[in-house]
Amino acid sequence: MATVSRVINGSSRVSEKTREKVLSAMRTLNYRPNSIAQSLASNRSNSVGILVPQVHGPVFASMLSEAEEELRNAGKFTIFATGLSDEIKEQEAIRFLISRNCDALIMHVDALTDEFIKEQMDDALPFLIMNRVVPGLEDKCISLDNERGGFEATRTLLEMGHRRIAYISGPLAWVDASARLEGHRRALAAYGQDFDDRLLVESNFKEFGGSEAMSKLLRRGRSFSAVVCANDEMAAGAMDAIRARGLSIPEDVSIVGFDNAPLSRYLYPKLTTVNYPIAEMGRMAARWVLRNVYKDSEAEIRHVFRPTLVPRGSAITAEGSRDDAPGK
Amino acid sequence: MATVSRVINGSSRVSEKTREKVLSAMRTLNYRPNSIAQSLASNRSNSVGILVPQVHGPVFASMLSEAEEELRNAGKFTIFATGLSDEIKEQEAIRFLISRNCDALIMHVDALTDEFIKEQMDDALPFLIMNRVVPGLEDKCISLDNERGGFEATRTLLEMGHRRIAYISGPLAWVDASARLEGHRRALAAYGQDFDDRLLVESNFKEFGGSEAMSKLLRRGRSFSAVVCANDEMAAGAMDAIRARGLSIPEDVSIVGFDNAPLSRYLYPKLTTVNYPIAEMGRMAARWVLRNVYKDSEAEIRHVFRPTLVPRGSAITAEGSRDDAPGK
DNA sequence: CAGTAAGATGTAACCGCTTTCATTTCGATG
DNA sequence: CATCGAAATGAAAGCGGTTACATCTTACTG
Repeated sequence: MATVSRVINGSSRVSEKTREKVLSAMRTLNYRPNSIAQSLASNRSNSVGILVPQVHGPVFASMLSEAEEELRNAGKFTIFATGLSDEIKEQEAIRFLISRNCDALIMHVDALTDEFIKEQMDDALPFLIMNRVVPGLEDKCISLDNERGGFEATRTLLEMGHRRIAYISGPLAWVDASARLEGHRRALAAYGQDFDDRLLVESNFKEFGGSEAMSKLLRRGRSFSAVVCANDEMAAGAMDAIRARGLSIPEDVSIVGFDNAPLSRYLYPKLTTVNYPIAEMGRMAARWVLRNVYKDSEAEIRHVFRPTLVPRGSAITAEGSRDDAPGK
Repeated sequence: MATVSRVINGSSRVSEKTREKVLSAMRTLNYRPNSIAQSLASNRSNSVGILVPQVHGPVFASMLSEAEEELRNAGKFTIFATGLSDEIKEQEAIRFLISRNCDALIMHVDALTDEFIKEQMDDALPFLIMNRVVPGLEDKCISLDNERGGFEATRTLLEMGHRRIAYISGPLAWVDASARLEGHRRALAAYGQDFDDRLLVESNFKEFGGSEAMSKLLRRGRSFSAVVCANDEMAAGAMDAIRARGLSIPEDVSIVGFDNAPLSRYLYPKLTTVNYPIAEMGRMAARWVLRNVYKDSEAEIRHVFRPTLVPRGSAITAEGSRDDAPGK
């Protein structure tokens, strides 16, 4: 028995002869190790928990599937749960995953506080935070350089000649939303433009919120020839609102989104947006676990990813635009 | 020990007094049962495997998350894997899930043959097939009435006065694709219309395929005022191709999709389509497992779900349409 | 109050593996 | 060929529960 265990795990030296004998016996008996028993004895469950707000969000699905594939290739099981961006549910989900003795946790949590993460999680098991930076735990975080993304979005419009650029933000209490806005402001400053409060609306990262925010902007009567939306869903809503006003995209208003979610390719015109390399980030998360928990990989870990602009049809040069931008 | 086990599992009678004592001891010791050890001893892993082609597909994500939520509420773990619609990979994924001693398997498989399922799976563990009917295993299948969906799509257009209706199909080797087409033909027949081969193109359920198929239809020069696409992705592609030809939707061509995938709401105009109640179906799958494997639910199981039309902006009455349908 | 059966609790084997430690085998050396 | 150390193998104790079975309590009964 001990020898069989050794050849299965390659844990210790076994002579070539007996290794062959064991393997062939395994074959003829069609033996499959009981992975639960392995887990119990080795105190390794070989499974990693992934917690996401939802599965169908624009971003989570590909993160999940990329991570799962990478883990499965290494023989690890992926157990997932959804936290629904609710603090209580996220805590419950974490407990649930821990209760299955996951070897590690990859989590994208919106509602949990930094304090909870720092204080409650630390001893429990190795974990990784996605798309968020918790101060003091930078080496356990994989995130996007949101500030740079915001900068790129606005810079692109500025280079196209736009000067009056509106901005529809996500909830500014969320760090990613405020970082994106920060980037926007930096771009304006870099091009010598003043930031105008009346061209900013804070919304909720949802489609309908984007639509409402755009209506509000249009009602304010402050002219603008382009708008940056802090995510693609709000951009979709904003596009509806622009059209409802009888304006057209991109002739009257250029629009840039953020995320490069699948939906952005389906909008009409196709949305110019900032790519969120979420698939790579999911893969990287899996590698982090493989490396740091299972000592199974030598992969270099990158913690901060760089967003890049994806030019499509929804933004054109200011000269190409009509002269009657909203509110003029 | 035995008594503790009994109060945890409620498996046998325990006096109220000792039950209380055990529970309070559990509380003060902050005791959490080791779920792996439970699994080994009870020969129940309390986890169910879900196999989907991909996570980000239009349909799988919500199926996954609904099923997971239902299972988690019952204290069961969800392990998932992706099969990528590849026969070998699907088999590997199944083996992988079985190797973790899943108590049941919920699988959406495209590439696996009926024979494999009937012969290889039967003894291994309880399983459920999603979105597909395997002859002889109807009670282990949860599926959509695709024929009816195809019928509804075409009937809607017929009632709007359309007579020449093109059809872009999925791969006819797949049963769901051919059932949808069958429904289309039945609707035509019910309204006394002949089926015209030249208005049918078989494609691949993908966006680009839809776009190519539409180009082909337009090149054929056979007139039509409306088109049914066997899924929303192809509809998205078709819409691009229609516009590339300088035609507009729905004025020149009405279009109806199938699936009611998230993307359908983002298209412009928003896509009239047939709803695929995949979230409910995922939930139902979880209930099936809870009931049949864990004896934990009394839920009535529905095996065949009914698609319904979701009217949106991409299809209008024939009278509202321009008179110059393509090819006229 | 002894007798009894149902109900509550305790005992210990077992689930299928890993791992430590002891034992055996083997090859090289003097 | 005896000796020795390293390498290979074997034995057995867990891992943390479940559960069949044995034993002990209880509450009734006659």
